[in-house]
Formats: sequence, structure tokens, C-alpha cells
Amino acid sequence: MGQEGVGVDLETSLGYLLKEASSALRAAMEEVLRPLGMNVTHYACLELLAQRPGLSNSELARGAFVTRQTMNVLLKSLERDGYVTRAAEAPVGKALPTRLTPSGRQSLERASAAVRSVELRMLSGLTAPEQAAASRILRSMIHSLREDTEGA
Amino acid sequence: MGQEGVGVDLETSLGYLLKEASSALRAAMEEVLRPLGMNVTHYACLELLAQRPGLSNSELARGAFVTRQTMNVLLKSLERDGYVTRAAEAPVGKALPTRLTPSGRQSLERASAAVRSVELRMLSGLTAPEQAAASRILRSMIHSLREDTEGA
DNA sequence: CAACCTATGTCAGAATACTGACATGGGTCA
DNA sequence: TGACCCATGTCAGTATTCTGACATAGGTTG
Repeated sequence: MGQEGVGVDLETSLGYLLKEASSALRAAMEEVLRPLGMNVTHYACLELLAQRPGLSNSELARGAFVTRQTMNVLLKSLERDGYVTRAAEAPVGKALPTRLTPSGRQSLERASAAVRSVELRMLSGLTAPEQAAASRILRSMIHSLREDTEGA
Repeated sequence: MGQEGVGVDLETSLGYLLKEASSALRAAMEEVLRPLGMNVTHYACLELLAQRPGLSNSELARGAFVTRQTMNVLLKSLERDGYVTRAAEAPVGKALPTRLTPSGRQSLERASAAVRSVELRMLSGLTAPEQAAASRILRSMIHSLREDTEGA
């Protein structure tokens, strides 16, 4: 069960813990969203549109951490089901602004409440200063990870 | 760009930050593993086997956060390529212990070094106390998320 | 203006992971 | 002992996501 000085110790690796936490969060979100007929990417897309109306397909993809091709497929199904509407013509460039329909907004409301409850459960064991620390730490990790990768 | 009191504010949501960090980590790992002909699940499987030799397919699946069916497919390819060996018969029950071959161990060594460098970059902006706090915080999140979900 | 460069939307195919289902081994309990 | 229950390995089919490629819109630069 121990490690013999190998490269990465899974028991203590912050990378592994990060993946574990993210996986647990995703599972918990899927669980509460399933009864609402929604999955995590679904929800992420609607939430993004609620907070930043008029986002394009590519912008939504970046916000939901998927490729723009994947988001394109999702947007088509959301549009088919009446949750969002896409402009027929691009007001500028090729980007087609997308917006929530009343139906989409209503569906999001329930999902958002469910997700918020999951997030509250996730944070239930942490004090306010710890939560603030978590925010700073995660932002630092994100910044550092993107330095070389996207910079060069 | 602002939020109007909606359920979850993506700008400050720790859940969103967690997903963002995990996504950035995964992308950075994929980037360094690709030249080695490996992906993240690949690597996770080998690393698990190095630290806990003899794990079964299902145990590996849980450790890598995928289903046992997915891990089964991966193990077959790893076995075909000579990175691991699986016992032909189960010493007890149906679980087939899996072990790294010398080739697998050698391949893992390079991958492990690459992944460690990514993890170091991720932590480069954090002090030792901050890293300790990160560990505690992530463990708390994981524990809280799994409480109701797996408990009931 | 013309040649680039970047970003976007989209199509097609491949890779990856998942859900559902079944049979088997092992333990528990009446 | 026999009836359960749970975990495992595996097969099949489906769903999801990705990579690769192409055309187009707009800005930049000589």
C-alpha cells in the first residue's frame, strides 16, 4: 500500500485530489440533474446563457470546457427542445448570439437550485476563511497551469 | 457581465473554479503525455498499478474514476501492447490481479516525470502552508460530497 | 488594396466512455 | 444446506466527446 519513492504519490498528490474532488462534484451534480432531465454540460450551457446572454457557440464552449464542435451538437438539441434560440444571421462576423427562451429559463431555475444545494453540501465542512483560501488557491493553480501551455 | 442574483454565480462559484482547475490540469497532462503516446486514463492506470500492484480491473476503475467496463477495454489494450499482465485465473473470487511488465514500468517512468513537472507547475505559486490547506480543503469537499450521495 | 492571420460555424469520422444486461464467485443468514 | 445479496468480469449497444478539415467573416499590415 505504500509508495517507494515513485514519481507521484496518489495518496498525497494534489493533482489526484483535484481530480477526485472534481469527479465527486460531477457525480453529485449528475445525480441531482438527472431527475430534471439534464446533464452537467446541459446545465453549464444554460447557466452561462443566463448570466451572459448572447454568447456565441464558441464562447459557450470555452465556458463549459468543451470543444466548440461538442457545444454545437448540444446547442442544436437545446434549440430543438425549445430551451434556447440562436440568431439566424450573424450581426457581426460569424458568431451567432444565443439566448434562453422562457422555457429554458424556467428549466434552469430548478436546475440551478439543485446545483446550488450540491455546492453548499460540498462547502458544508469549510469555514468562510477556508472557502476564501480555496478560491485563491484554485485561481492560482489555474493561472500557473495555463502559463506555459497557452502562453508559448 | 454581471449576475442579477441568479442561483450560481460562475465568477465566484467554487464548483466552477474546481471544474476549471481540473480541466486545466487535465489539458496540461494530456499535452505532456501525448508525445509519449499516452493519455490521462492510460497514465492513471499504470500509476495505480505501480503503487498498488495486483489491483483488479474494478479496483483500477474506481481509482481512475471510470467505469469498470471502460477500464476493461483499456486493460485489454495495455495487455495487448505488453504494458501489463493479468492473471489467467482468479486466486480468489473473480478478480484478476494485474501487474506492470518491465516495459510498462519503463513507460510509466517517463510519464510520471512529465506529470510530476505539470503538478509542480500547478503548485508553483503556492506556499507550503497553502498547499497543506489545499489538501485539507479538497479532502473536506470530497468527504462532504460523498456523504448523502453514497451514504443513503 | 491585397495578403495574411485569427476566430467562427459546420461537417465528417474516430476515439472514448457510458448504460444495460448477463453469468459467476463468495459471503450472509434463515 | 439453500436462498439471498453483493461484487466482479465481460459482452453488446449507445451516447458523448474529440480530432481533422473546410469555408467564411473581420481585422491587421505591408
